Amino acid sequence: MAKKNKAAISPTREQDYSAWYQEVVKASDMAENSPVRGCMVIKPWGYALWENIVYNMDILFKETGVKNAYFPLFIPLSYLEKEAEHVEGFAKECAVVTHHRLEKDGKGGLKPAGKLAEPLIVRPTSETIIGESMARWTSSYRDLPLLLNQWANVVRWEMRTRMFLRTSEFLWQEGHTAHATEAEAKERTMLMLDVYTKFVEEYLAMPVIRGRKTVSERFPGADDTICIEAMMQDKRALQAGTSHFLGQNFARGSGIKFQNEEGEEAYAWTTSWGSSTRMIGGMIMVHSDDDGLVLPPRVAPAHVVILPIFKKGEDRRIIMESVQGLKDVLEEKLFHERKLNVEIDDRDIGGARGWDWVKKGVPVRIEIGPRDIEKNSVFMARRDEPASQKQSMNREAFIDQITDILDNIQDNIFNRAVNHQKEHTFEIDDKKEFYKLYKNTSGYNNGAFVMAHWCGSEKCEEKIKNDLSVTIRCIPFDSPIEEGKCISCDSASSRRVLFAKAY
RNA sequence: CGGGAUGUGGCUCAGUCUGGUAGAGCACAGCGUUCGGGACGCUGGGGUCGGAAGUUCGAAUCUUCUCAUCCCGACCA
Repeated sequence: MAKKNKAAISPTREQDYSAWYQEVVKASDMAENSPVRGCMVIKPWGYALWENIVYNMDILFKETGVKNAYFPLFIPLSYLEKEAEHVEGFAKECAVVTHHRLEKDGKGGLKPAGKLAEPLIVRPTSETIIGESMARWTSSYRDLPLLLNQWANVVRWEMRTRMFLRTSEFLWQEGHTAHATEAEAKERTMLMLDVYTKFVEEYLAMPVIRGRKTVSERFPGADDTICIEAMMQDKRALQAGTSHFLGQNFARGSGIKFQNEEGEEAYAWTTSWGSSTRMIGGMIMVHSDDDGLVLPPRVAPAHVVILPIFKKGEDRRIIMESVQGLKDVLEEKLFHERKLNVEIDDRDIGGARGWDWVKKGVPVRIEIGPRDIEKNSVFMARRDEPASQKQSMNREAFIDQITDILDNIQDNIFNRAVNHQKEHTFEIDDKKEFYKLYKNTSGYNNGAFVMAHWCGSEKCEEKIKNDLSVTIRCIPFDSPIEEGKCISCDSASSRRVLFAKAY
């Protein structure tokens, strides 16, 4: 029978954070592990969420003049060699295609045949192959800027994987732009970070810290990498998007040249920027609770689920008509320019039905039974509140207020995340205190965000990383210039940087 | 690539030490009673025990080899 106060997800966050995470993914029916090492199957509920992310982000990109295109999955091995640091950064995680045919091996199996003259790699990112096209498309300053984006899958052969957070194959978008001037390219780098910030905060309801990566954390081959970092509930940091100013490094490697207004030949200035299905992992870890997934309404695959309640001897038809009627009315309403999506679940599986939708994270659950039909009411529960807190509402009032309720949920989970981040962000000036905070922290309370002074040397950065597995997530744009001493070596420092354990 | 562990219905696992021909819970299907905080009863379907070879009258169980996965390192946006 009913087990009161039992969490729907086991273990809870405090008991075992990473097992809780895997369980939320499974219980929400978003994704599952596949037989292929390190790869996952994204199920309809998870993919619908991704489609909403793609749809909304794509609009924001296009508003800045970016156009979509598509480039090959395979990249000739020699292309990767065009930018020295780039090779260094990605060589170790590339899947390589060496053959193009299978033959019978005589033992009932198949063996590769038809060796390729030049091996192909499966793209880990596409700077080099897109650079090749850009080089051919650019001959005059009038051809610039080139503002391209592609939605694609990439492969990075990671040693250890976790669903959504790090998988060997993942879905993402990668933007690539080429400009005539350095200033314009830098401006674009920042503009795209603004887009990411807007999307992640307003749609995924995840507050982020914006800043610049240190040299050692930079994208391989970039002159500058800027990023947004979010705090998960276990206090670790997750990068939710990055934007790179590539200088002329890739332009030189790929030969992206043009004649400027003075008639001189010049190399273009390029940028690239990306965000992936990893954002979904972040979204899960920021909002979900011990009852499962909590979806931000603005990207939820369904906004409302209606559960008809049947009583013995009652006419099911009357209830189903009422339920269908409510769905029809709701689906005519717009929530941020998107029609409301309403599910009806009339499965005959008892109370487990309601919990299914709690675990799937649907923002609003509605129960309609004989009593509601009599009273012209609905029984409403919000996913951002405890599962027990249901309230009766007048049916018309509910229809009237639903979009406000959804906005309210969106704001509520965002504010909750803002507060969580504030509560676990500290300024620390004492080395002992810094080490004490990070030493022996794990699981649900895995450190904190610490704003501390750093002298700028890679040595200090490296030492802290080795001692504590803590890295400089970024040098926040808004960290003020102030006198201080490096948390590691005591040398003079002019500003604080953001330290955290990272995913 | 080093260290450790595990492979038994869809899932989680028992059975392995001490060989005797396959089990449980959950899930699934049918029927009935149910349904506003996680339902119950009855019936039923589904496994050549990761693979190969060996020992034996007989192998999930013992031996050897092999494959795969997971964990800890190393690595890593």
